[in-house]
Amino acid sequence: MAEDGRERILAACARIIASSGLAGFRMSEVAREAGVSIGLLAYHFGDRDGLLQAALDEVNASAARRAEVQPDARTPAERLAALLCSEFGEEPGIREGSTTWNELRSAAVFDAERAAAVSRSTADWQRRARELLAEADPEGDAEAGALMLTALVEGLSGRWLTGQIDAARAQSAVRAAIAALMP
Amino acid sequence: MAEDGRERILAACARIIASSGLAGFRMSEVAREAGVSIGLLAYHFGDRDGLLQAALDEVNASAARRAEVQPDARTPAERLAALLCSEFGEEPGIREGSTTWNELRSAAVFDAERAAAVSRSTADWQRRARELLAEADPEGDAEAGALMLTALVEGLSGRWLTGQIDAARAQSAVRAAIAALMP
DNA sequence: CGCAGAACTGAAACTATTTTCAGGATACCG
DNA sequence: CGGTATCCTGAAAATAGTTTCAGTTCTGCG
Repeated sequence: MAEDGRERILAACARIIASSGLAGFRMSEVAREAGVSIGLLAYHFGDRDGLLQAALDEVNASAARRAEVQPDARTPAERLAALLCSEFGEEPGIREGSTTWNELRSAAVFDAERAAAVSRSTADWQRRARELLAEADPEGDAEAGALMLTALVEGLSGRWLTGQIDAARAQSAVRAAIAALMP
Repeated sequence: MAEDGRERILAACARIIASSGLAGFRMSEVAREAGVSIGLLAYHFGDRDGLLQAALDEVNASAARRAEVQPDARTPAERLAALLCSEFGEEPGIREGSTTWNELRSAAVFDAERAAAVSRSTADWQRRARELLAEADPEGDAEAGALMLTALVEGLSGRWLTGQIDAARAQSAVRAAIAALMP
């Protein structure tokens, strides 16, 4: 944590959004979490909107970075399962990341600009799923399958985050769906 | 619209939540939309929390009512498709209903009480899907299939509400998923 | 009618949160 | 060093939103 103020603040924003949601995003909370004064937030980001914007851009960017790492599984189908199942799990950081995405998606409903950013990231992720799916099953309709699987993951993610199912159940549902797509 | 104040207010809450989300839920907006004074909100519901609670209970209840109507399609598979696809569409009210549910689900992540209410409604809906699926395909694992289909619908609903896909695409994805489950 | 109780109003008081700002500390450079 | 640009602080002012309440209107009933 030898970052400078700006980075400390963005990291604090990510933690606050993951733990309290966008509804609980208070500048005073962010400042406290980052260990800086409120004034510094304004100094670096102008106002609340600028701060939120920067924080969400950062979330988007780091999600994109994460999506680029190749899962080192053997078959394309297994790599696909790994890509999709990485949204669930009890490892540290996973729930936080999923929670944040959930917030972003939900905020996008009422904000065209955020919707555009979410769309872009989602499209990237879905494209990767489509490529793996096409490798695994060159016969099937990879485009439709990728939409189905990624949307399914988003739905399951909501169920998991609200305690309706556990991570293992979500993962097995994803694997079952992949299996169902390849006869 | 010859309702009394209380009902007018709850109806206004539903419209406000559907059009601005929980984040945009202002008592002054609700009062304006309902055509009553702010004081009346307090008179009937105590405080903001009481109002929101009542509004969300109402949303839950009307969703449950809606889920009970039997789609009059011929085969079980078609009734299942009708049940699930009724979440999407350009008919009036559908988008509003989906938007509200989306908000509720997202709020449930940070609120155990709301999570419980959402869980109950979701479980009902999923149970109906499971019954239809079991009818349509007595061989398959209806429990897992129903989870998959309902979670898929929730995911697709988010995509639709954020403008990433249109209602027709969402519906065809649902039908394709149903088909994939029945070999 | 005249009264009592329920429904209702709107502005003032209060609370929560963001924005501004005058200035203090720190780092960098000639 | 001394100067200056950048980073940073925290409290005061401004803003947004909720809660309270004293009083008005309506409604049903004897």
